[in-house]
Amino acid sequence: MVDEHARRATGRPKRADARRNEKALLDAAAAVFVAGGVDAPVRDIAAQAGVGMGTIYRHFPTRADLIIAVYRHQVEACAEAGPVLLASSSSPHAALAGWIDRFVDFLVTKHGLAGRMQSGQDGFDGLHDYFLDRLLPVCAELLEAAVAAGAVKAELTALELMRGVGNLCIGAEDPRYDARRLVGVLIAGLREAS
Amino acid sequence: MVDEHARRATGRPKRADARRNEKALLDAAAAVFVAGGVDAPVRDIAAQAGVGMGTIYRHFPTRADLIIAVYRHQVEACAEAGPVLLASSSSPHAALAGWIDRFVDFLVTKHGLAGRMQSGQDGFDGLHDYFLDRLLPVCAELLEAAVAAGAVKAELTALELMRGVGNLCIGAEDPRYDARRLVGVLIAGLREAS
DNA sequence: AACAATACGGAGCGCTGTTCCGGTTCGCAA
DNA sequence: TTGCGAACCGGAACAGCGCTCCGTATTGTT
Repeated sequence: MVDEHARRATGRPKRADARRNEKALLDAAAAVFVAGGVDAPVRDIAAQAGVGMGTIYRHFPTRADLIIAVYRHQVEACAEAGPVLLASSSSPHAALAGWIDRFVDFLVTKHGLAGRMQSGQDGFDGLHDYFLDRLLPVCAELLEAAVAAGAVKAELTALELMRGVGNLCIGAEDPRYDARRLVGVLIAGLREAS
Repeated sequence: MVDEHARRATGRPKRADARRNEKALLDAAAAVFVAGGVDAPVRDIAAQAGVGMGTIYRHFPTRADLIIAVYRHQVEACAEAGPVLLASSSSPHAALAGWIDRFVDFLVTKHGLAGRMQSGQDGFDGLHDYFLDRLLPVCAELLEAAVAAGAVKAELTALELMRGVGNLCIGAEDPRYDARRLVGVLIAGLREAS
């Protein structure tokens, strides 16, 4: 396995300048995203990276691809936290709550990211699909465990739960709106009346 | 009170053609909104109304103004339903749930409206403010009554509740996502553990 | 050193929202 | 009825955006 990231599907190695620019773009995008949110103009990102428009689109054909690349590590970490929490928590319900909390953490720290993964039909399909592919199985596992333990009602699908939580995180920049508290109430509403 | 709608702040009557165009715009906007959502291009609305760009902006300086004008009646009806429900329902909690249900009804029937009133900082301040001014007091009254009756915990502000419900209604076009069910769970989470 | 293959840059297109102003229409008053 | 200024109209024009396209430059290889 020689330099995996420098190879493409063809197996041919990437050119050195291409690798340089990809890294520059990733760094620039990360910086611009925190400064102006994930809707920042493509031109700004290109400028910040010191490259042309063509370059950014060659490396990341859609904005979703770029966002995914920038946040991939954090998403992976969140996905991997699921099984760990399930094993280490005192109850399936606590595991679910803990994982959701972590998911909320991720969303609220990214300006407008939550808003962009809402419906998956404004051209951000890729983003939406990526999050779902990676995180939905994890969420489903936690949810099913909680249902099996009789801790929560089987009212919601995992997809609805994730989308609901994601939606509740929209607009969390406003100090008068505590997304985490809303999510807490939603989770509470899931509990089996005991 | 002579022809209230034909007068402006100055007290001078509106010209007949101005009134005609305003009505044409309202009808056109309503039609275009149901066909293509509240984000439909301004040009489409102007064309549908058989009017120029200038006209639409003179009558409705921001898109929020137009949306408000189109849906004003329905918002008023929703606002007025609050006290009625409170008086006629079996319990304050039932009244709150009933009113929220009505609010959800309103939101889910308008393509993307919910998404546009989210944070009140993407240039749709006017929309956001109007909804809040009109509906928030109603929601607050219902919520307070339910809290006073000991039916729900005083965890959330009325603003958070409204925003939360609004957010949950985003993306309700997807058949796999039942916004009403999510809202139901949220309301359930509000209940005082009994 | 010469040559493909690959990548680069940014001008340019199409689509938005928004402004601006010359020409037109309307309603009132004489 | 007619005249006139205020009010209104239409759409050309501008600005900002995403995205594409292609001539030019760079790279790794022979």
